[in-house]
Amino acid sequence: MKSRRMFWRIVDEIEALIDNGNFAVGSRLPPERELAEKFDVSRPTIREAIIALEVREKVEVKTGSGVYVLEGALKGAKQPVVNAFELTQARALVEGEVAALAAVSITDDELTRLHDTLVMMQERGDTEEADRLFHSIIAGATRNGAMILSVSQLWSLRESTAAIIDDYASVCSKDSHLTLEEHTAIYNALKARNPAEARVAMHNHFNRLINTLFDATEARALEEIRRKNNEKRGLYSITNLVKHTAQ
Amino acid sequence: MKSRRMFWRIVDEIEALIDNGNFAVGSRLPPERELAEKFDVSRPTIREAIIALEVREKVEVKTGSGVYVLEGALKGAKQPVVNAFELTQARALVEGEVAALAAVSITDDELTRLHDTLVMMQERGDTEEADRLFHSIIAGATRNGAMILSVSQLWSLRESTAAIIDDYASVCSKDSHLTLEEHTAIYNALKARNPAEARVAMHNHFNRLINTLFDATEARALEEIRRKNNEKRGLYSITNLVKHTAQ
DNA sequence: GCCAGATATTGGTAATACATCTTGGTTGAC
DNA sequence: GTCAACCAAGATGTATTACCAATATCTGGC
Repeated sequence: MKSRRMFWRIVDEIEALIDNGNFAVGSRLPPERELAEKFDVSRPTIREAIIALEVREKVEVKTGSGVYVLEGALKGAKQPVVNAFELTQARALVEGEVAALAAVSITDDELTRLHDTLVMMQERGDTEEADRLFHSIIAGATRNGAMILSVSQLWSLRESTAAIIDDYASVCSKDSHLTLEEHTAIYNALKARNPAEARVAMHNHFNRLINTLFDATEARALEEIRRKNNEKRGLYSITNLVKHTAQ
Repeated sequence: MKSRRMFWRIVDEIEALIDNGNFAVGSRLPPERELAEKFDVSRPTIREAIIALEVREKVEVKTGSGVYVLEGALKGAKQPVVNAFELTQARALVEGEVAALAAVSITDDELTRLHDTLVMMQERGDTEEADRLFHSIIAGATRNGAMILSVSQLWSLRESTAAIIDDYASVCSKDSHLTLEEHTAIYNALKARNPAEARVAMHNHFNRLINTLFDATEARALEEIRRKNNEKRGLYSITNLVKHTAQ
């Protein structure tokens, strides 16, 4: 990617310097003219980089004074630390209440669209998209903007962290028939306009997910131990030793 | 604030034009030079504005081709429509589960800090800050980053919309003794490590808030009707008519 | 249909003038 | 003598103009 513009390179470098501690939080950055010389670019380019940092709320520029590193500019501090278990637990609790709420206010049209997602999952096997739609429709059925927002935020959290993506990937793809069963149970509870039943069905859905997640993590941890043991075994094995010395 | 830099004004204007539909999503913006002339600023200033929009992911710049309005350009402008009732309902449900979760994992230290907020509210009358701390400590006690995030997001939603701020202001300041009572009930449930009781106590807290909110809104609506009637009354009253014609 | 050149558009730099803030010294009152 | 207010100079960001380079897109000839 040679097409990336100059100022973005500068943005990256300055951010790195901030994260590195070279530019302390609260301190003043070197003046534009100095940075221009340091990075070997023109002043307008430095200005553009600073504007980008300003839009990202990493720095604050005070006219006539200088540009200052803002609180919370540090990369690590910004994103919350959430693992897959926490996320799933949160979704279970929030979406449980969402389902209960939706059970009393869901429309026939929404029930139809909900049923469509079940068909989509079963016949076309488009599990991922059908799942997203399913939960989204239920959230919408609450008629509560704040709850819709919470659900969508938790959903986006799912894609924010690399570790969570990995964990989910190993779980979601398989066991899609279980997902379908549970979704069907939730749908039936909503169709019956039964809040308590909808809540329980939703809880069951996520409980199973947590357990699968736990098994997967356990299996992976076991695999990790085995791998490390193999490394050690290789390190200490006689055959290996012979091979190496034989060369 | 006249100190606001040029390019921010341009950013606002271009965003307005996009939201207005003057610049369709996916279409190309006029060339920099044209925009510079149109907004009566120099080309670098336009460039800065475009960079700000680019960092915000509203537009995409293609070298040698032009700058294009991105898909999600409209989404950023529209903020979620949430009224005070929805928000309070959402908080009741989410924080109810939060309280239940916290009841099983809260530490003695957190209980002490929680008790401090009760004292703060009672003695120093610092209701607002004590309230914020109270709910924040409980969220933290869940040890669940996703739940903490949801709670803090709902809290920030409270200050995002003018209408909600007004509604809350008319409710929160008075009835602080009721708030204190309810907070104490929640505290006791947490201290007893009783999830179900904690959930109910939290629900009670927000239920009362919703009712108060409802009364306040009703009262305000009544006041509004009265005011309008008075206007009409003034308009049609004989005495008023006499006064005017007498002049 | 394809390729090469023309044209349009953004990318980047340099030089310059100006506005604003900070700093430090000076002045004046007490 | 001390302290505050004021002022001036330097530092720093703000903004403009002018210019050329790099890239993408269009156009016309083949």
